[in-house]
Amino acid sequence: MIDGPTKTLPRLDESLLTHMPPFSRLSREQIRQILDLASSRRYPEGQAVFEEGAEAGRFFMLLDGYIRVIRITETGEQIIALHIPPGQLFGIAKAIGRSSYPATAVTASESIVLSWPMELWDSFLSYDGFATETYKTVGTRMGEMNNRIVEMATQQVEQRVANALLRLVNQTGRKVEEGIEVDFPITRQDLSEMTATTLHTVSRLLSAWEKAGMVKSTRKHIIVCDPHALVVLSHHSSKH
Amino acid sequence: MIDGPTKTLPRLDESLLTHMPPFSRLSREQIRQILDLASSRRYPEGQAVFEEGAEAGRFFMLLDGYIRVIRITETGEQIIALHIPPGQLFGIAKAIGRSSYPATAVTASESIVLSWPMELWDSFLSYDGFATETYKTVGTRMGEMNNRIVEMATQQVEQRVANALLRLVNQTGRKVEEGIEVDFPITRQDLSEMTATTLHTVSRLLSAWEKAGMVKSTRKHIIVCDPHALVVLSHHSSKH
DNA sequence: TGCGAACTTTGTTCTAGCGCAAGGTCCATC
DNA sequence: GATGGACCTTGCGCTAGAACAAAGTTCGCA
Repeated sequence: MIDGPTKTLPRLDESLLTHMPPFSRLSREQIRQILDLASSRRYPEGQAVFEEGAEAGRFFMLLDGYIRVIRITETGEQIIALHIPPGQLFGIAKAIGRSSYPATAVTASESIVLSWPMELWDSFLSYDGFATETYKTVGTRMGEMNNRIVEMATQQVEQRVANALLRLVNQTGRKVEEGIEVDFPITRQDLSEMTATTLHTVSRLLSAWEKAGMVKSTRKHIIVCDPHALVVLSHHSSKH
Repeated sequence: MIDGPTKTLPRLDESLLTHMPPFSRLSREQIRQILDLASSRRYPEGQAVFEEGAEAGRFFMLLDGYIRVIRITETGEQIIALHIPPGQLFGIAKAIGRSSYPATAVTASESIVLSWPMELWDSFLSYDGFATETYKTVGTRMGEMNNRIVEMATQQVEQRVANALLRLVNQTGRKVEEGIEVDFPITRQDLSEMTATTLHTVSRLLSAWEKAGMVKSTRKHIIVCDPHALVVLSHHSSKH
């Protein structure tokens, strides 16, 4: 094996973690300890970090890049549950009393990931602020899922896609000349898997929005030029 | 105020809690302590226990009855997120790092509820097994929400309603002569709010299933006679 | 025992958006 | 610099299921 699954890169600097919420209250020494236990690894775009149902042997922190959390049905359909931005823990099955991963994690762009053996989880819980921040993350994700359910139950496709896009630029947007760009490659198909529709419908919507000057898109890149217009759209009557 | 919100009934017996998972590893004395701090209250059917967004002042355990967790959109549509069976904690905002309730809890049938001030939450966490069981509950609910998203994204209305009904009888079913009955009053409207459809469509489906001998239903009561047939239906090709 | 509210059924119409089809464009690789 | 694969666009017809409409049923309560 040329490039093992948990190859440790040399010299992880403490500053990597000092500003990450779960670790922000720890001393330099504590962070040093934690880093010494960590494996770090770079994943190219589109790689699975772990698979749904697999035994949850490690837990992870995303240092750089984006993680896409997906689920696949028996019939092979994919649905995108969540995108995780840098600085967040993921694969924390233990935090919700599970011994296997509840979904698959794939890199949405090239990513750098730290990981630790799950056996260390309980010891991490005793670090000041770690548990609190972790459960806050869990709560936030639960809230997002909840909102998504409400959206899917009450909104039209156009509103859902608008909302999904707004959420993407809010959470992962990067400011560019013409507006705010989604910070990782994203296809029409991806957007459709986030909103329970087809890539065709997403394509039509983006075309229409582009004509209206609200967005600008090229292959795998989407820039939102007029977020406010999208917000208006997304609030535009749930079901007529 | 004749009947305060947290009236303490006399003589709560320890046996009430000894078999509830979050407390099952505790001694009789510990349970006695916990009960002495609890308020107990009976709610008639259809009463709100707490409202979405309200400050999370207390946390709850359902002793008897059923709780329906609902969310309401700006446009007034209701969607039912979850049903909680007896023996479970609910309103545990603190467990997911929140200071307000993320949804409204309403009794689906007459219910008996214990509650404690949220200030006691941290002290409860130190009871053996309490944290573990709590986070298992959180994990289970997250899993359910996740499945629901996948379902809504990939399945037809008929499959979704079949699944919802199966889940109800699995989780809350009561054996009766003709099959298994949902253990609390439930209307077509309720089922439609669980499956993101209309009461009309649910009514048509139930009528069809009744003709096929798979269910039997009267006003506010549904009996599943042939669960297996429903399972078959629910797996019947996601999207043609 | 009669009224009204809550719940249910069933028919008909209408449309959002999916399925299908075909062609266009961009990009990596040899 | 050409070939193939991945991604995107657009048109058209069709259907699942929502919306609308109207009546029937059950039940609590005065």
